[in-house]
Amino acid sequence: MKHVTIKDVAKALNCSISTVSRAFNNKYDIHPDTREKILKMALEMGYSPNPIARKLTQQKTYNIGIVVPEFINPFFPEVIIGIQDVFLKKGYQTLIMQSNEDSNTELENIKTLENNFVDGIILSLSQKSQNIEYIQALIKKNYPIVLFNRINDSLPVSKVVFDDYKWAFFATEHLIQQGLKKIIHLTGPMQHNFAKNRAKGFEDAHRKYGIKISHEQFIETGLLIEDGEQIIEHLIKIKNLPDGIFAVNDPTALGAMRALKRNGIKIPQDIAIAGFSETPMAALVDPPLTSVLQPTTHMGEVAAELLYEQIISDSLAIPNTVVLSGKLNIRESSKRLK
Amino acid sequence: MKHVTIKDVAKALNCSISTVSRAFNNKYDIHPDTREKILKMALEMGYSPNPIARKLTQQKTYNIGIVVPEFINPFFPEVIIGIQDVFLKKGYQTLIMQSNEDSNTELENIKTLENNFVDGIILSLSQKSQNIEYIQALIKKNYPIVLFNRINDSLPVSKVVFDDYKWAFFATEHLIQQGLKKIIHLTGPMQHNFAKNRAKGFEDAHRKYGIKISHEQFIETGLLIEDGEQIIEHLIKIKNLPDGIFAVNDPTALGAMRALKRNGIKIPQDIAIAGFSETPMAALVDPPLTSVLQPTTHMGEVAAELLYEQIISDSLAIPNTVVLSGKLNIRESSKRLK
DNA sequence: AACGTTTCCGAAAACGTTTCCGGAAATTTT
DNA sequence: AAAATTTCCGGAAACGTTTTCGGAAACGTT
Repeated sequence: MKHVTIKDVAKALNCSISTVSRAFNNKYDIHPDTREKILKMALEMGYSPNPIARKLTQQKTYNIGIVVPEFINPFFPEVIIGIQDVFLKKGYQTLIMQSNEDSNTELENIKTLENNFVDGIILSLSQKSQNIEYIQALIKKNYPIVLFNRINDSLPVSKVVFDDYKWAFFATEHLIQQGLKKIIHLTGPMQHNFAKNRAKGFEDAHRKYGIKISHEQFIETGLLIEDGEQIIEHLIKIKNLPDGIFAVNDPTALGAMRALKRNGIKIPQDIAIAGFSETPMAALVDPPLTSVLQPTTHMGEVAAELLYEQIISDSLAIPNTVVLSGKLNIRESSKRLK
Repeated sequence: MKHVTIKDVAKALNCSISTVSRAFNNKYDIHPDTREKILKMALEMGYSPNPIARKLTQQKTYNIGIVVPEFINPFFPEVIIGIQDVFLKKGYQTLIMQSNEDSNTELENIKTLENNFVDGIILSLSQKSQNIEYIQALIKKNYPIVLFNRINDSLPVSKVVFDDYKWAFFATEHLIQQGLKKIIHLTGPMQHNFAKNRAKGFEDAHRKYGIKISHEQFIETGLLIEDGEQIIEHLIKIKNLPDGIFAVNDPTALGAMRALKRNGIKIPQDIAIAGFSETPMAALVDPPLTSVLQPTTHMGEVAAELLYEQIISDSLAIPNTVVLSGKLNIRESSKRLK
């Protein structure tokens, strides 16, 4: 692939390559007439600066790494779209890596991005991430990093999270207000902040209504459809079904619904259910699932702005945590009372 | 960000940078002992070659561009995973771009990748793509390109497609065998090959059973959930419902189902329905949707291998079209007969 | 021992751009 | 008019690596 180079333009105009470079980089020390002449000739010749050479000279790649735990569930693609929108406008390209919910793959992804000298990384941790120390070492080297959604409190970097506590509280409150007597919470992996906060919201909503709660009502699960299914099958087997379910996310809720329906249990008449994070599936299943809506694209935008600030700032970044709010979409799955 | 360079390693060992380079690139003209000594020292010093400098020297970026029309629907993420798996093993990184089903965004994405000197592009066209001529010009410049799924026959490049005709035929046959008298086909945008082939399969299945078919039974739609919904609302309004629906893809089918249920129409008793491309949603809705399964990850792998062959081949590539097969997953949505 | 071949290393140039510095010309100030 | 300052350009060096070529040393053949 033979491209027009800066040398070709300089030769065509009988000037130096420094002058061509100055024209393209808005330098103060070039005459406006010269600049115009160069830009015009470059356009005619189809020249534009080689980004690879620029990256080498400027020691910046204008690449941003995005590491997500998976991207089949639309949550992460939606966040990525937000990130991309912001960084594309600033002339950056995004390298998207997904970790298949696997800690080792996640580590390889991070290393690959590091080896590619990306200017920064936006990261959401996989379920069973073992990579905190590695990330800590990167942060120590002042490597620009922003965490979103699945974070770890011990990492001193900027973070974008959702108000899991508040909205779990509201969702649980809504379930309590349906007259439910025994609600269980499918928590997701409790090593993660979002899971802890949602569980806390679940617990405190009970406290508000003076309802005693037992630790049996917290069931630690994975985050997938299959995880929800398995729990329900288990609860059926030991004849210990609740009358309400608050699930950590929509896939878990959808899996639970599937198992309930397969066993002839009516939703919401026998068991009411609410999910979290509002996938498109929520509105499509029967009955439509009550779910907390998270502002995914906006989360991506905020994460991108935080990372950009870090990149352009020479001084040591002061970590900033942005907490986003949402909405409770009440649908048929949880409506016991009219 | 100060990195260890090849100069640091050469200095530490009192040898030349050429020798260090030879050690890292498995050159024939370096002594094995020397090579080992260098690799060991590099490991201790934390040195690895700067990929940016490599890209400049070797005139290859080891970046592959992937352009998909959208990535909220899991179909494209699954294909991307297949592509990534193949190229990561070959030392390539993938730049994923998505076009929001917009022709202009798609063109910008292609240009961005071109400007980043990616070694090749794997591309699936957006719904209303107007970029055929631009892509044609890239192909003329011998730019490695592979199309998948949403292709255009006039582009002389390698392609990976699914046997839309055959499986549309089988899905329609299955519907016909349920005793349906009037089946409509929601076609998707008929400018695309996949839509044309699925429509042809639909038509020829009728022909096989000697069933007359009218052009009213082909309804051109978009590809989204909302598109399916709108068509059903329209057909209800003009009191022209069929007893069977063959939809171009699952989102369209799911949208149709949603509108049918909202209007108290029973699936499959009143109207049977089959989709195409087997999203996870198909098995989760009520009733579970009959759908043609496409081998998404495998499609990505095949596309990647085709592109790789093109990249490493110096001679003019001979376009190759690979046609993949699938499976018809029959579920409750289409079962009229036991 | 002399000659030819092979091995393995170092130096220089290349990749395409940006940055820095010096010098010449033009302009302004004294 | 002379001196000081500003403008604007070209050349050289830098970025970090790979590739090419030449030369010295070791080895093999005559």
